[in-house]
Amino acid sequence: MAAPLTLQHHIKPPLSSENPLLTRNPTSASTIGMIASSIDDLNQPHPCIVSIEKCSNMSQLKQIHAQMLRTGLFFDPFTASKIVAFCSLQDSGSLQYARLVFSQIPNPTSYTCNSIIRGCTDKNLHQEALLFYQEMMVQGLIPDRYTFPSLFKSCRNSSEGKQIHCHSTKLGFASDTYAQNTLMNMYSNCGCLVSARKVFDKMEDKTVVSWATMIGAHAQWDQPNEAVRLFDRMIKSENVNPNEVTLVNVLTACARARDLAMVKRIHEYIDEHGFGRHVVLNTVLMDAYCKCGCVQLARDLFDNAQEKNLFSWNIMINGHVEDSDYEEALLLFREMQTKGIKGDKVTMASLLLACTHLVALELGKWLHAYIMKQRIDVDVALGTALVDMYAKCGSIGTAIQVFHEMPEKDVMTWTALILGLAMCGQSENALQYFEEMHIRGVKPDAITFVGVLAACSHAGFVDEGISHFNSMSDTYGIHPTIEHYGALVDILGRAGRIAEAEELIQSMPMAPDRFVLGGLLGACRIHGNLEAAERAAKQLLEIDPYHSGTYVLLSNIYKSSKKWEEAKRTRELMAERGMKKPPGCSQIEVHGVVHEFVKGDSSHRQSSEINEMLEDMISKLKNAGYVPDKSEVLFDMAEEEKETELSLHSEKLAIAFGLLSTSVGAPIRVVKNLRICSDCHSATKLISKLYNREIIVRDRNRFHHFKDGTCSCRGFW
DNA sequence: TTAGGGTTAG
Repeated sequence: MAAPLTLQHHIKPPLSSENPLLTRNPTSASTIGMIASSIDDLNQPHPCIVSIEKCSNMSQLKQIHAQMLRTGLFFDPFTASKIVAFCSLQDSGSLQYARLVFSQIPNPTSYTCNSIIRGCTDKNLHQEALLFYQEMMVQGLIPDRYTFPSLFKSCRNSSEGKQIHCHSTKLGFASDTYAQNTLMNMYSNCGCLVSARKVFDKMEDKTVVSWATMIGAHAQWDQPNEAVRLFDRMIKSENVNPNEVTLVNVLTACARARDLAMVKRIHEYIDEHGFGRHVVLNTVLMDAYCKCGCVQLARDLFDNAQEKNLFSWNIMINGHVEDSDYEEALLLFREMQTKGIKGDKVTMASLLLACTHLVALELGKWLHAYIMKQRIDVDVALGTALVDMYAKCGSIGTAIQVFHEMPEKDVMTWTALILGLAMCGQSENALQYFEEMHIRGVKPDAITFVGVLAACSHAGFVDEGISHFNSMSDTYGIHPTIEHYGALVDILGRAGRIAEAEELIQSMPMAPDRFVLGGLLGACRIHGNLEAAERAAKQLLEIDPYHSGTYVLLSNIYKSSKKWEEAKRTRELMAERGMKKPPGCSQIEVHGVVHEFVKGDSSHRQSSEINEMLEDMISKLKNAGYVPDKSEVLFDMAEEEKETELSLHSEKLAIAFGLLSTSVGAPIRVVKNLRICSDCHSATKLISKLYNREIIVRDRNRFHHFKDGTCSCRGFW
């Protein structure tokens, strides 16, 4: 057996020069004779070729290569090409070795070149694939129709793509079906849907792959209806039978168009034509049902599926999260765990989103630990989900820490942090990160500005708010949406510039919604502007006569202005229309269990202890000079009754429970479904000081971080 | 005096 190849055999010859192996070891007549006789005699693949096909690693291949060099068989282009093909295309191969061997082949064929190009493409070495093609051209090697599919796959932009497209046309290979299929795909991936469609329309021999590719391209570029039209044309006019990929692509289009009827039609087709066991198809069908809002239909498919993989679990978990059924999503993950199936970064991102919505910080922390323990790859999306979860669960310090640990951040990561900081009352910090984002060259989007404007609103930064709002369209070309207008109305209104806020609403390019007008009404309450309040409320009641918040707010405004009759009438109108103020409800998570309290709740099994703590709280508060703020209590109550009513608010019950069931010094975290009332707000400030506890209350709008007698909201909420 | 290699999907 010959020794393995040494380095001197690997010296790459200069381009277009004579092959050094050939000049140093001219092929002898006897070697040629031996090759000829071996092929003629056996009339079957040479043993060396058979051996190459059986190779399982590079060490074995190198031995065969050496043998071939000794016998001279290497100088037969066909046999040598097999060595290159193995090194280029097999997982255990080596592209580098393939390139070295290639440089020593006296007369490489297009087959050999194609193997190397495909090897580069398969390994995502796209630039190398194109450079190798260039090298081929320089050396005068002629491509063939097999060359272009891999080359088109390696084109990363339309400029490269057009050049290769031109080449293929000049060389006469652009009409090959395989080349055209990859060409369409290339144009679509480079964002040139029109070019892709031109190729498709001109194709003479459209195969099922051509149709699938074009349908997929329309689905990808948000033309789902065209994708579905093409599918119908394919089966009805052209009599082409779809395969699994066609069905996957058309389902993707249906899901994007939220076309439930079409999804059901495809589902029937799948069942009728026996595609039902195809795993990819089933997962896409589940996804399509979820996107059309039929989570139960997806779940039926999931539960009855004979084969499930991680995609199936992820789609179903995400489906439940999108359906706001967070508990069911978490239950599915538990089921995964009992079955010993590990989640991946996609599973984790969905579950973290569920935690964010549930404000379940403890569970979120557990998932973070799970991600670290299982060494799950934290990519930008998962990192952003972690930042978002920590920020929206009130753990802004950890959110900042995770943010800084992320090696790569995108606009969504920055936005999650800015929104989180704004929610937590760290407005200056939020605006600093926005500045930093600009310095780093990350372009903000519409959602980033929701965070920026929220930060300005919560801190009372009026001029900055107006300036940022104007910069949206002036500097970034982003058209403000109703959400941005709402934020600016809020900023102006809180600053007492009610007339300007009203003018802004008048000048908006869209009709105001209940959030915009609600913001105005809230501002009117703060500044006691009764006239503007009545105008806003009138409009609000026209838009949404069944929103109880409007009546409550208006009635409170009347009360503050001592207009008792009007206040009473507003409440009566609310009752006449069959509406009640939704009950306030507060949650607190202690040792992984969520405890829920409504106003005056005595259903908790530790109710008597909670009441004792509540009495202790109230007496300590009174000793410290606390006077209950009765402005937001029903007006037809006796004064003592009002005090009792206030002391039984759900957030006070939850705080009392938190004080007695968590260890000394531990922060208390409460989530409330409504806006925190002004009495609870001032009481909690004092409680944080009297009991030396950080208390974090997340209400409907934002976080209130109470510490040492103050709140992070600084009165803006 | 040829052979063999290339396309679409969650």
